[in-house]
Amino acid sequence: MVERALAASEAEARLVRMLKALGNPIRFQIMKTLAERRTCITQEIVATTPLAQSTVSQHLKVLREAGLIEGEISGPATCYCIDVRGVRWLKDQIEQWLPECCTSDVPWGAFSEQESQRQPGRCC
Amino acid sequence: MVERALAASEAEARLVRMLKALGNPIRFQIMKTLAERRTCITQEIVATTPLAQSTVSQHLKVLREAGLIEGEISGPATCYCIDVRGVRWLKDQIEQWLPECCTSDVPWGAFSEQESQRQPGRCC
DNA sequence: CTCTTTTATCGTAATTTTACGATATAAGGG
DNA sequence: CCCTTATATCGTAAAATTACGATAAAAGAG
Repeated sequence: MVERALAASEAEARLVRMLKALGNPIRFQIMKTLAERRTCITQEIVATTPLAQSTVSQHLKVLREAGLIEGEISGPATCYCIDVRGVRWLKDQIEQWLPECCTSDVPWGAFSEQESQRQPGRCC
Repeated sequence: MVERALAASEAEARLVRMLKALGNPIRFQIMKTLAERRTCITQEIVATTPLAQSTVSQHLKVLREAGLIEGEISGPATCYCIDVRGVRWLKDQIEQWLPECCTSDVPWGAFSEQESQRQPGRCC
């Protein structure tokens, strides 16, 4: 079970990494731009921001390392697009984790392996 | 349309705020704990972490201000639970934004108001 | 009223993130 | 080969985040 726990926490780490990457206004905007235009070279993305090229390149690196975008070298430029598999995975994770705590009657135990010893509805 | 644009960017700011709040391992774990136990007082959450009480209190504040959890004063303690409406809203936003860039043929224009002047599939 | 329990907030130090300019690399045109 | 274009990376400064201990406030027990 250690491997499963490790795998779970690796997935969780990846999920948190993605959430953190998206939790920045500039990077979120870059994702929107890429979603709208499907593909952009770095300079085009730079043009949509008030930031320096090097700063945007850094943000692109964060998004790339989080598995949210892909970059393909195209001549002297790099062509970026959304990492569809990564975003799908993220969406699946969000759907898997978050609804479980919001769907009324279903016990929330599935949200974690640990067993809760509290009866529901104590306060709040 | 200014109000709509403002409202949209306010919603976006809220969404980014939520993503940022979740994009921290400790805070993500707190959400998991609350989902599993449904309600916790601060001290119980502190006990699940290696951190000082004041630090956890700070993280709870971030989650609260992001609209992800609710705190209700209960005697000398504060009882926390997940803000179901907030989490539902987050999930709706994620479903609304992210899938649009991943569902194959559908044009991605709906992802943003701006009009793209690029034909799809130039690279990547 | 005094003491205990439980929190939130304040002040502060350490770490991380964010941003910039400068620079090195890579590709292609002339 | 030289020049332009496009990018990533490096070094560094400023800002934000994260963490801690100390402290103040609030509620209840004795």
